[in-house]
Amino acid sequence: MSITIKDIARETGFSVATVSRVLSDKTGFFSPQTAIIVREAAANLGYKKNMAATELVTQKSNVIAVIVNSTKTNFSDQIINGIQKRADEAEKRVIILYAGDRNERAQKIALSTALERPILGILLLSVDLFPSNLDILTSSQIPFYFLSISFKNNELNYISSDDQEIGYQATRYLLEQGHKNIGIAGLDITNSAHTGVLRFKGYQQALNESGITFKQHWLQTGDYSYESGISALRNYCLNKDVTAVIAASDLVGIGILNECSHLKINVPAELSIITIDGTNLCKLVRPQLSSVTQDFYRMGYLGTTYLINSAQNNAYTSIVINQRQSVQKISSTDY
Amino acid sequence: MSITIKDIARETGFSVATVSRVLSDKTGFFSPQTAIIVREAAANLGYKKNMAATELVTQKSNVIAVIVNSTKTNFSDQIINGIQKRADEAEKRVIILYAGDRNERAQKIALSTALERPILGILLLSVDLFPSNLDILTSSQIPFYFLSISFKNNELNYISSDDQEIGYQATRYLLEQGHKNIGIAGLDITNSAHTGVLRFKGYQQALNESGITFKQHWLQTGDYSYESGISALRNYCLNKDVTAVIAASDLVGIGILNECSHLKINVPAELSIITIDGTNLCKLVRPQLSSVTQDFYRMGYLGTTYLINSAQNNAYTSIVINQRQSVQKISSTDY
DNA sequence: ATACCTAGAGCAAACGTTTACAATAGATAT
DNA sequence: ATATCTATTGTAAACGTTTGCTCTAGGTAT
Repeated sequence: MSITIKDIARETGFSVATVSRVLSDKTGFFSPQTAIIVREAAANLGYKKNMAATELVTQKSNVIAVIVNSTKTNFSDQIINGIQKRADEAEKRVIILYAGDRNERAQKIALSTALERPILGILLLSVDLFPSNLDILTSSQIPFYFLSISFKNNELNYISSDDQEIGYQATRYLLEQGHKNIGIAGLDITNSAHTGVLRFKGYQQALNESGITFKQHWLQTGDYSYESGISALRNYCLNKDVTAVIAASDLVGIGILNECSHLKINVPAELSIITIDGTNLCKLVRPQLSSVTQDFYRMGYLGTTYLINSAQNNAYTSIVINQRQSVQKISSTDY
Repeated sequence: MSITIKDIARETGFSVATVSRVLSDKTGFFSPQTAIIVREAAANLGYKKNMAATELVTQKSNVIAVIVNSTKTNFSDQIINGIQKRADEAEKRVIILYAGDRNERAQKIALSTALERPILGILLLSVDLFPSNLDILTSSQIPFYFLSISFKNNELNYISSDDQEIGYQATRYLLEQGHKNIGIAGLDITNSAHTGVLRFKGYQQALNESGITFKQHWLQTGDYSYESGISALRNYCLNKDVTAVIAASDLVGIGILNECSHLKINVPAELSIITIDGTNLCKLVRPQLSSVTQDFYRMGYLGTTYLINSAQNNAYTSIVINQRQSVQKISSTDY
């Protein structure tokens, strides 16, 4: 049984009300000396506030629940740092819940864990909620925002990159380097969150603008994984026409890169690679991967800001192209 | 204002006590029909239990708080998976709290966030607590275990690898491959948790057993980071005698590897590398890094088991050597 | 002297649950 | 018919806070 406000009241001779007011800094409701006495007693007794009780009576909370996929998305750290920073500035606390790997049950557990206690709101980190779980969430009245995922309709709040713009910019960049046969690999174009279809759309748009006709095998779908990269590269080898490829994630990029090394294909001399995400992984491999880099930190920061201010808007965070070592210019005469 | 047990009581005509009993499955205290009626009403109204209230009265909780460093330790995912698995089996919930990057204040905030509500216990993931914060924790009466960190004395509970054994095994392995001049890089030998000094001790032990005299420059201290690896390699180049090096972490190993590539040193032909940890990163780079691999998943699983059963013991998890591509045998004639 | 204000403090209700205890009704045993 | 048991339900206290309201004593304005 731990120390409560009552113990302090008994110890100091004041009422619980007074003690409570001192300890929660309701300035103007107690004299300075009282405050000193109470605070000292609290410190001596090793008092620790019971938030469950506080939240029960105030009906509000200062904790933000962040739900993440356990699938190593390797950029979630950056988002979480942004969240943490903003939360800290606003004196909010954050707890993180794992929602498993696209697992309906695990998602539900994470959701319940969050929903079953008073919380400020929920941030979903690139978790693609099952419909049943989305229902639970929407009917809960708790504000929530999706991060790093966007939606077709604007019923759901999200903060992410503009995925179509990502596809477009990546393609433009490669075109500017003289590439004409450009692959796009590792992305999912059936996903309900439609990240993949948007990126593909941007890619096609850029191709069209340059008068290039898309060839079906240039698109190698996948699930943003390392393995997707490997199998994509193998398929490209069948036609041997692409000179550059857009990887749907850093892991896909590394998969492609490593399979190239395996097959003795020189990057970037024989194949240029640009990846989407731009996490630290790009700088860990050799050659370093050029990337269209997303501002994950800002996604977290902004999402948290919106949540705190209960702003009901969506937003895109900026993207930028980082030139490293995996893309090479080719002159048209090379063809 | 959300739906409470009272609303269900009013709706169904039963007392709150009965409703509570049905909803928390106190079998034997209600009739089957009552149960049906109550459950249906709960579902219809969209009832969601308020855990803050429950925890307040029962004085216990089914949530485990996990405190992690925000410093990308890239193996914490594995530990968390182990925790999550075990917690799930025992119907416990887990929340994760970020403790910043060796930041006293951030640690304290994370700790308070955990301590200020009813929780089952705390798991600390390779977080080296500041003394002041350790005080807070110990005086809280809440059970806690350190994961992936060990201590000299056995006052504190921990589950980790046997770091001395890691150092010993890594060195033995290299010796068996014919190496005699073996460096050890990127580890911290001042750290209070003394992971580094133990690994170094194991290393020296193996050296001694083989009758090799340790040279001071073979030890390149650091902070387990990528940068530590880079600067270690540069220092080794000053003497040009080491033929193999033990990297204190996968990131250190990659730092060494990349600096080798920068300086045109061939791995493993000219320099062998074995890293400690053995996370996925080892398989992402070329050549793939051989490693002494820790069983992080099991650390999490076991730690959680101990916490749940309030077993007051320490434990070491097993290690294993994974041969990949970064270590080469050298014949003694090479010298 | 009277009326009014203010600072500081206490009283008690409320938040949403759980649970010991009491109550009731029917069933069983004698 | 009486005593005893059992299954089901209700009553009310308790958990640790916060906060509207009340109270008192001293101060200020008239």
